[in-house]
Amino acid sequence: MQCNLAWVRHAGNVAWVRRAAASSQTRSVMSTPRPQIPEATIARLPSYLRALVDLDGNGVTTVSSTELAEAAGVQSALLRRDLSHFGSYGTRGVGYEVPVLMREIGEHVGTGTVWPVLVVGVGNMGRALAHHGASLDVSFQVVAMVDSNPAIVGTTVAGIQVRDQSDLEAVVAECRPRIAIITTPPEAAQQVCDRVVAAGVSSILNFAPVTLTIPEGATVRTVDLSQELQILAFHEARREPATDADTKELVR
Amino acid sequence: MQCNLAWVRHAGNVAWVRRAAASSQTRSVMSTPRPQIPEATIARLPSYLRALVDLDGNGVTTVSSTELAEAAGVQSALLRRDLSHFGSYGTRGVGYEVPVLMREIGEHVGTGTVWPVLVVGVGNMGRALAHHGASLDVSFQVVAMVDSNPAIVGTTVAGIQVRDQSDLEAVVAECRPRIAIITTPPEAAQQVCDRVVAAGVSSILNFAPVTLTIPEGATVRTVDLSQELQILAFHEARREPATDADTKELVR
DNA sequence: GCGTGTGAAGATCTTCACAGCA
DNA sequence: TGCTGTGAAGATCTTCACACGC
Repeated sequence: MQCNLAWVRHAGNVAWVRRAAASSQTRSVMSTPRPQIPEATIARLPSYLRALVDLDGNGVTTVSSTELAEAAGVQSALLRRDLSHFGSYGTRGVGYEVPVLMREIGEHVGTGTVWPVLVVGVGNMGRALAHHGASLDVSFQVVAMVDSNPAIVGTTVAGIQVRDQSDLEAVVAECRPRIAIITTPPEAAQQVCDRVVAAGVSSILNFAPVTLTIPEGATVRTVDLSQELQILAFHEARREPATDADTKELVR
Repeated sequence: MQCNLAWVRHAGNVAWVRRAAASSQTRSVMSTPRPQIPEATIARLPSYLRALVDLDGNGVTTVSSTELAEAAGVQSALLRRDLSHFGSYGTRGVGYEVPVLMREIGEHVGTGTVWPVLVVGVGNMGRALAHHGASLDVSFQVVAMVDSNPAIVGTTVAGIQVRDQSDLEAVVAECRPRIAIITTPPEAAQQVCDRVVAAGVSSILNFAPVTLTIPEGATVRTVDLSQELQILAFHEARREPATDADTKELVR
């Protein structure tokens, strides 16, 4: 019942810059005609925002594309191209006003909104994420947690009482999370994902080591420790392949 | 001193398929002339491997590109293109032999090797990763952990005694990790990264919310919860922007 | 002058479609 | 016949380089 969030209506003003963008969409279900932002650009916005927040915290009020790009670890031309998708926020010969750009990007990635988040699966990772989410970022608030283990259901983690996974639909209906984080074992992940999406959550952050299938219209991002390590190992093996072809055995 | 790994030399045989691949490398420091594998392909290998392991576990011995691609969530043509970078492992008219392909990809991403991993920063996330790494994946073994907090140094996490961060270089020299996972607060991450790289670790998995700068030749991959959530929020806001322009206030 | 915003070129990545082989 | 492996085409993403406007 208690979902840790009260809603206070505000005068929200997201200014969408219209722009020509026709993409070869096969299926057109009459969606809102907004500027088509490249996925690659979207993925970099958080880095830009972070760099801007840092600059702002240091009292910097103006920044050039070169400086900001360096802070975000990209080329300046790429930064300018990315920003251009949203409109013109810079001044030629000068640069960007930090607070202006910060607010602009912030609106796009949801700063100024507190996004209610559901955590499914309260293992080590789920717990860590709950604490992390509860402390570090004001834009995202864990409002509910569920687990299938009776020993965990009912306990309080990061100030939230863990509910039973069989009540998943009820919890979603009550707390109306916009984002779900899945940290279940891999076997359960797809089923949980299906249920969560069916219940109306269309954004999923998946920490389970499986490839999730979702219906058209929903978004999944998967973060997979093993896969990240394997990608690093691939590069590492190419740097020093000889020693790595060895096999090592554990002591304990 | 004790680093939880003993080394047993084996007859390692990584079969590198030579292939013509000239890329516009500006700097050529006489590196080994190996086939240039696209980064996008590398990032998908772990998914393919996982799907293959699943199939193998289910007793499946042969798989077509269509089936394997579906399991990995990609188009079949893309899978075939990806695999073609490493050579021909399929049989026309039949498909791929699961064990053969599994072993092949496995060798590239380091299966068959136990990669020693160092964890820097033993907070909630570091602990969760240590347990995760210690349990789920046999290819990666946390061999050492360090932290700067005196209250944490000396404690045992996932069977490993946490060492002092000031001994970082000594720990690296003793345990020779090939990969370092950074889970420090953001302020400390860059400095830790520099020290770890200077000590000879060239692969970094960064969980700290900062853009790390590393020297040429090293690899960093950053996993950032807040950024992932912001990317989801971006998409979510475009699905239902009206309600999201509101601001919510926390109850507790 | 200086730095943004952007056409045009280039690089990379994905898909198409089919030749080639079991 | 059926499925792989791959040229060629297409889509997407990045960089170049410079016109434009403060």
